[in-house]
Amino acid sequence: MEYLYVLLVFLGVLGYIIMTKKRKAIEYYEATKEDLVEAWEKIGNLNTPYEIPDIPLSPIDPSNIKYINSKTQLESAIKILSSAQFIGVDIEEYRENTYLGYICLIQISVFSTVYLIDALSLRRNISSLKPIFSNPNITKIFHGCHNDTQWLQRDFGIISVNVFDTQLAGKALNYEKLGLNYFWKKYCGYVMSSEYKKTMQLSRWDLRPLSIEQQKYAAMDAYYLIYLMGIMCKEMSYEQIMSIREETNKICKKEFTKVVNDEKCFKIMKNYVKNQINPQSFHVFSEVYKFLSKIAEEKNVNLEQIVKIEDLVKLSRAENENINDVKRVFSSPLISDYIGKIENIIKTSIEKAKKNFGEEKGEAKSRKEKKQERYNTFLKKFTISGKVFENCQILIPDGTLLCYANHKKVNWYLERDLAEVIREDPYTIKLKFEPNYKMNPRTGEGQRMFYIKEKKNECVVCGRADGFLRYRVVPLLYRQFFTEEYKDMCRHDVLLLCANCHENANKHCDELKKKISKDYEIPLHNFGEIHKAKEKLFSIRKNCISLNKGRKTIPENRQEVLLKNIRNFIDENPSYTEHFKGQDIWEIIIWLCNEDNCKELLKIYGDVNWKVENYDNHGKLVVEKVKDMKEFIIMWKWNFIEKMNPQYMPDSWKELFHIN
DNA sequence: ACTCCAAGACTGATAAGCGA
DNA sequence: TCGCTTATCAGTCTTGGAGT
Repeated sequence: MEYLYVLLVFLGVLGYIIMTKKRKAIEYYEATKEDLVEAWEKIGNLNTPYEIPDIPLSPIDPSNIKYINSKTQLESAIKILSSAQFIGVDIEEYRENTYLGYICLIQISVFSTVYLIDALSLRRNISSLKPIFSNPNITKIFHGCHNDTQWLQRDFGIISVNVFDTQLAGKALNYEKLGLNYFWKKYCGYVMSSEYKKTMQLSRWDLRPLSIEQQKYAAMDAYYLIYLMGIMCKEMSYEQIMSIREETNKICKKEFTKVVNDEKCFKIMKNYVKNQINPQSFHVFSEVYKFLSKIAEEKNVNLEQIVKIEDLVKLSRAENENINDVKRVFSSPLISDYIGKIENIIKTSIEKAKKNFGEEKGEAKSRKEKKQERYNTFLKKFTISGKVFENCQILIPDGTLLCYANHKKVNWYLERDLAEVIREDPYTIKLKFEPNYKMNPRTGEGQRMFYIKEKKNECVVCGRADGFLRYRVVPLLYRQFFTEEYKDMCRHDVLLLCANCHENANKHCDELKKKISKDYEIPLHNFGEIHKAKEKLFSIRKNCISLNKGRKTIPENRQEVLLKNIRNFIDENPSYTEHFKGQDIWEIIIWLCNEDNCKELLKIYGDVNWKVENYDNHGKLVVEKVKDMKEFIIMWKWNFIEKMNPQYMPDSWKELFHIN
């Protein structure tokens, strides 16, 4: 019994010593810049299709699995590998307890042999594989080369040149599944369940010796790759093969970096925070995270060993309320020396964040400025500089006015010697021929009279003479669905407005759109927005219910938050503001607790149960539903006249004024 | 938060699939 | 489990057009 105990303790201590020794012995041999440049150049020259291996399908012979853990074994393997044209490669990595993770085993298949190269005991010698991997005449076949190539670069500075990827091939061939075991089953008649594969993948590749099972699994991962490449290439077109060439070249060129940037921090934080990430807490988080990453890297431990990321996120989001948690969160002995520094980082980053937060008012100002800026660029972009109507006159041979036109049109006649210039101001030409019947003002149709009205370059509302925008009295939203007949009817409804009046007119336009939406029961917003509105309203309803029920139990500050939520909700939406005008907030809260009331309220967005298949463009649906299109057009015209009270309307609109 | 409209580009959320 | 890529959807942002 005593012996057994001593033995156990001895084994335990031995194991501990071995493990800690090994873990601390992990070394990384980064690629030099020269290595990279050389490899990139070689990869750049790879622009022809792959040679296609042609080997028969044969099951693996266990005696052909060679475990390599001595230098001489490695050297003789390299000799054989150097003469190969194709090699299959797979890598097993272990990443728990280390910052970067590290390669434990490199499996290389060649002909019918698989070498299992122990990347732990031979760690210093692995770089002798470099010539194989950088040799463009040897095609390296991976399954999912993205990770493997990056790891080879990270651990041994090995950059792969001339890589084929069976996973990418599967993608190119449009297979629904891309796992290696799917291809084994499909092409090689070898079956392995996904569950088993997963357990093996996740087994301890860092421990020695590897079990027979592990060795067999590892060998299988590399064994069929060459055969697979051959058979898949035969199914692919030239273009498909070349697309794989391009893709793998791109992947192999990727330089391995271990920089922790804001983007990465953001991604990590996003994993833990479903809702929006507050810029302040993000700042705190990323500062601390970056610092801890450095320490983790120095000590080559997994960051999770230092701190639970979840805790760090919580801590960052709590700002200084929970600063006392620092000691609890950073309890790992690995960073006991740094506690003071970490506290400092948290403090300063919170201060900095607060300062930025305090500047939010300033930011709001700059937002206003930004808005103004945007408006200015809008004006710059869309206002019409110069004259819209050039009002050149075109006369027919007897001297009567045919129409007004722009220089462009006038020049068309002049260039063809169809007219002569009569006056410079106003620029007038006389045609040398009798124009088409329809264009003749004496015999033509009344519609054409439009052309002989001189059009003024001024805002039809206020008379301003610059910075115009064209304004459509009948919004294009509807007009685009009109039949030709009705499009013709509102042909002259494009008016010149100055920017200011244009903005006002648009507001009134929106109001009428809303009214139409209500009258016709066709929502302006699409399903998504209704859905959003619904969710928002019902989350507010929850607040109302809690407030209503828990006036005594909910802490006062929480009650205030809820109340603020509700108030904001009402203030932010003009329709709701209007709806609850003059009501007491508690009256509103009680009203909102009723589900039916909420449903009623949502009707301003249209039918909440709106089915997606019924969804269509608002404008289109309205136009389809309108009974009297003429009336519809006049409604828009009157809406403009009544709301804008234009003082400088063109004569062509006069008829409309007489209706009422 | 947004001033026309429409199309295309871009984005974020989400899910699925795969690797170790 | 985590990290990564990809696809998709729905929404937002950007861009470019604009006549009678």
